[in-house]
Amino acid sequence: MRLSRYFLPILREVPKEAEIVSHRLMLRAGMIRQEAAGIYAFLPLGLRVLQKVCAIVREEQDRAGAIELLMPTLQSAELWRESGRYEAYGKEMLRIKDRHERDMLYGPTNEEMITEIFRAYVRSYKDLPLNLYHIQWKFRDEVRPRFGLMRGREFLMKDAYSFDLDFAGAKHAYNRMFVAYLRTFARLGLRSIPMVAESGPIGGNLSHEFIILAETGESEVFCDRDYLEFEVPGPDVDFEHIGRLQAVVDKWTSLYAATSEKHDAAAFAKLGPGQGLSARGIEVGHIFYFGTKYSEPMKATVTNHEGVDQPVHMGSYGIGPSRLVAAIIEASHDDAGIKWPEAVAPFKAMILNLKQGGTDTDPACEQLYAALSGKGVETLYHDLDERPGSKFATADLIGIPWQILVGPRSLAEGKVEVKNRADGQRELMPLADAVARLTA
RNA sequence: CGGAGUGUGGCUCAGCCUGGUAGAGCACCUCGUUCGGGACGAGGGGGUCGCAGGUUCAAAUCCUGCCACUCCGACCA
Repeated sequence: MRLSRYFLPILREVPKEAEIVSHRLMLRAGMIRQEAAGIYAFLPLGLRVLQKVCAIVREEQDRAGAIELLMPTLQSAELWRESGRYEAYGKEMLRIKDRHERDMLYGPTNEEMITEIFRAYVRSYKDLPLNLYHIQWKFRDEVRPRFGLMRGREFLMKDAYSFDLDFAGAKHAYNRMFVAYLRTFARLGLRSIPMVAESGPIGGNLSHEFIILAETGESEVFCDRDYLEFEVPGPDVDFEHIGRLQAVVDKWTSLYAATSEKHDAAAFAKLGPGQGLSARGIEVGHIFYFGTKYSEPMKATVTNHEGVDQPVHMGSYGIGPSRLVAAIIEASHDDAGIKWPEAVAPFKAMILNLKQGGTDTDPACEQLYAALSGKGVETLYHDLDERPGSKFATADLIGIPWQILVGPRSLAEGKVEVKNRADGQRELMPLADAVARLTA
């Protein structure tokens, strides 16, 4: 992509409404635009990152055996009356009337709807286990939205729902998602720690929050320091093997880890000197087992081995991709701007033409751009007529992992400078080597 | 929902107390000189001062109401 033809509204000055670093950087980097309190438009650069996050979430859901579908954002109030949550959910739920005065709502979550879909088609225990998920916009009318995407009212959520015949099956379904979440966050460049959690209005009694540690995190968390060293399961993990999967979960739940709501100061103190880690965290995922809380009132049953109908055991599993975009920035930035992990970077490389209009730099940049694009490297070519300093500032701000500096000085020796945004390493090399480096 | 604030060109803000020709920096447009860490000169465009009433000869400024947004607290992917 040529910057001259892209839509990237960089802000040099910090918008006054932005309080936390991820919000500031996203506004400055032209990733998002606030349209109302807690409601944001994703601009092209922001959308690219969001889509990369979603792609990874999707891959890991699929790997763990979940199946994607897509449910609507608007729902009928009738469904929610069946579960009893239409009254129970409170003002956080945005209620709407259509032209026929029918009660509708903008979905804050989808337990009712997925249960309705399930019960419409599934009759037999032989169709289990089943895990269905979608990635869809949610609306929760927060009393006080803040921190940009971190606590918006409208947000993107991956929500998965598992259906099993009994608790044992549901526990395995829970473990699948547990491990999928560990892998998902690791691939996003984040170290997540599962913590015992309250299950809140979703209901249920087995629940973990996945927390990433960040200085600007909104909640206080406590855990054993050893969690920082735990090994995340590789891509070859066998999601079908009940015992091995349980072993992974057992290990990842063996040490102390709790948010402030569930914190046990006495147990934490027993960890020993230097072992307890007290920090701030961001909740990026939340998983629940809630049994028959919805299947019973909504009559989502299957026929079991004995020919008897019984309500299915369910769980739900949420990840907020839009919040993750902010969380990744919180975890990875410096004074100059964002430092994207390669897995979610909006572009992999950025070419900086240090002398726009130069008889040597222009052709060299074009050559690089063509070579990289031809090999499928997502490349942003800064071809605007700006001072080098301004281009450096932009490149650092938007955090593209690899910067290729093409200037007359080094080009005289047939070289360009390749700079890594994450560690600041720079290296002079011939053009061909730069292309090779980025396609390796 | 309680408390505290803010609304003036695209952005950051001054002007308001003490009413009297709407300002600055950045950004934008034109021309020129520049080009290895946010350039310089010259010229230029752009704002019914959040909205609606009121007071006044005269309102960005004073008064009333409303709206939007932000921050602190109670709640949350």
